[in-house]
Amino acid sequence: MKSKTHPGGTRRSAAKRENGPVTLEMVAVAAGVSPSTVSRILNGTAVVSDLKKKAVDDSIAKLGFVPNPVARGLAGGRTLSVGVVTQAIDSPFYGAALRGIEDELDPVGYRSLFVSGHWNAIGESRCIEVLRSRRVDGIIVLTGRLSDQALKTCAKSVPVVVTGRSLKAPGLFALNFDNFEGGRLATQHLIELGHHRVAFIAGDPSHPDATERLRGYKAALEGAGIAYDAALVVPGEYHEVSGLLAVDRLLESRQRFTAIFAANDQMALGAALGLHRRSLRVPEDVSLVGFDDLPSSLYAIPPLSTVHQPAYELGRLAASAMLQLLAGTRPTAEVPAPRLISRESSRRLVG
Amino acid sequence: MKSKTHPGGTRRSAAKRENGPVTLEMVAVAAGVSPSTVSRILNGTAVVSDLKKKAVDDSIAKLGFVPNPVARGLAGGRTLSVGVVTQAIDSPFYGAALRGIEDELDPVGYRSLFVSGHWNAIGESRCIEVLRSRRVDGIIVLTGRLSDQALKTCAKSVPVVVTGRSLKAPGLFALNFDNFEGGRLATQHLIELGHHRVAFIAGDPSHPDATERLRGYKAALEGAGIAYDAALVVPGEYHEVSGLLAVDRLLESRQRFTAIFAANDQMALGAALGLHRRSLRVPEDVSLVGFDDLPSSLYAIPPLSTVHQPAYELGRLAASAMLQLLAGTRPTAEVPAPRLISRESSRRLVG
DNA sequence: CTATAGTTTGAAAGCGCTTTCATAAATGGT
DNA sequence: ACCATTTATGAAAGCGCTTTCAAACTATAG
Repeated sequence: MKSKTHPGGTRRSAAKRENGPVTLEMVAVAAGVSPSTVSRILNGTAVVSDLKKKAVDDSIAKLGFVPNPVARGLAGGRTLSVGVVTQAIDSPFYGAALRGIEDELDPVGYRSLFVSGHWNAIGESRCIEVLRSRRVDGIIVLTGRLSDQALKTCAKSVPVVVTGRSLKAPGLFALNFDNFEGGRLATQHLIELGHHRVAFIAGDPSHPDATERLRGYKAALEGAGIAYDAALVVPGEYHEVSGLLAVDRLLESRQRFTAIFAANDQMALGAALGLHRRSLRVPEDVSLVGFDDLPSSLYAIPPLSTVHQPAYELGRLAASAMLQLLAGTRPTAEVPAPRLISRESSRRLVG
Repeated sequence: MKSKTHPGGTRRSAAKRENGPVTLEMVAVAAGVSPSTVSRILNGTAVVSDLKKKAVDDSIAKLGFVPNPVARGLAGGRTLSVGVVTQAIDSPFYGAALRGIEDELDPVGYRSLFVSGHWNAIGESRCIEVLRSRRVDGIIVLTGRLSDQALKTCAKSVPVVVTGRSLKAPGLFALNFDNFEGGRLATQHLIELGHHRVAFIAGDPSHPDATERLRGYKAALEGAGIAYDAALVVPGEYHEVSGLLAVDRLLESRQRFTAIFAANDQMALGAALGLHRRSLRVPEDVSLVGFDDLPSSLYAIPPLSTVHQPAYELGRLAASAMLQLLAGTRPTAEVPAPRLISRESSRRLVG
């Protein structure tokens, strides 16, 4: 009845445990220094005498010690992981970006945590919450529907890199692809091939990407002195079916056109099928140009002319910008300019 | 100079901190109980009086407390995350499986950590190491090249679900798709359409999937009393180019054939392009059947007949099996049987 | 009523690491 | 040589949670 304090001894003494993962403490013992010193060497937080540094490095190597990221995270340090908010983990377009991120982060020991926002702002903010509870060191948001404001707020507590918009805020870096120029390029390409009646399958107007591409389309028309005809632009939703449906509508409207520019490859592919169903040949009867340059577009029949979007590089750039943000330097990434890949789905208008 | 112990007070007292995430301790204070009790309620680890339970539940709701998974992980509890070893984050085939996993895990609060093995055993074992250092509660391995032994060993320390092989071990659950039957089905389909000379574009023979599909091809031939002709099977590597190349080889070998069965859709799509380049029409001149039923196969021109592989369901099943493993019950998942999707790339042989 | 077994609850240790804070050692100025 | 600085290093607290252990109650029996 006298002792108030817990009498039980250490649940397990580090020195005793033979098996299981090697801990920092074991390294410290082996090197004859304190855990603090080991930690300092690991993080380069302070100067340590070369002698001890060597001893520690040796024991780390000998024991095969690997710091436990979970413990690190808890102790307030880094978790060595960056969260990535994507829209769908199986999107053919974002897939490449994810791989880019992975490839960039992996070599420096960072891990990426992918979560899917499912194309809506609520989903995305849930993702961000999850990531924060996971204590990620930074968050990369691929495009997304989140408001600029939400992003800025988020950036206050954790570095954020966002693609698909231009935005400037502390702790926030935006990488924007020039969708306008891409749209212009695609349309111009068709015009240069002699097409004057170019239909446009648009994307969701609530998406800046989509509206920019439309703007590019109009600009190219204007540049060539062709009047913009609203009857030639039909709405789509960025997936194959909507491309197919768009072609149906276009054909039923009895509008004359010799070429189609679709705001993304998925719709272009759907459109190609729609044309095929109506026995219209690409490119003999209708030229077709897409946008994104999906891997599968190269193997479409015929291979699709499209605006190359450097998804993989974009991923790498975003990740490397994140790394710079994390290191406290100002990111300097530059997104490559859009370029048109002319394949076999577009050809000079004859007759 | 007398005190040996650190005199500094608490670095921050829980009661004081207004901002930042709500901690379990804050809940405890608010409910007038000890942290232990809160933890017990959270985990259902012990019986707690209804009175206190109510008080705690209320404060949790009021404060909007969300347990910190990182701390949980450290304290030896669960991390509420399962690791997924995939081959490439941007694979069109695995993408669907990943989404299935995500969809199954998300509602119950589990998070998935995707890492790419890049198609080799070394990469995969590195992945597993990463995941373990991240303290995931379980690991799902999608197909992979890892040895059965390695998997079994891994399963000793953490529950494992693996797809693409049949294997039995404690803590290990395997989900295998019937590739043999799939291969048989595809070939039989072509035979039933009157094709007697069916070429086969094989996959990497080091991959059990691929050899099983080949076995199915042979079985169907045999079942129809057609002699197996080695000259009609050409190697491929599961990607588009290899399908295209395979067609070239086939054509150059001057073998007669009226149909092609490709061991996966990507090669089938490549093959389709190869045929197109040689001005051979699908299905008028050559019928074509693939395997996997990728999303893009539905929009190929013509839409590809193929063996549907339920990648999405497979992901869900794997995840749900993992959940069962985690709960200590024996998983009961059953992979759906293969079925052939007949689309427009295959047709009855005329003449 | 007291001894005994059962329950509920709280105190405190510990997960593996980071980070103050303090001390011991080294440096330097005069 | 002496005190004020400036390093290098270690002790220990703490991140937010789980879990053991023992104390505080209850209920049961003798």
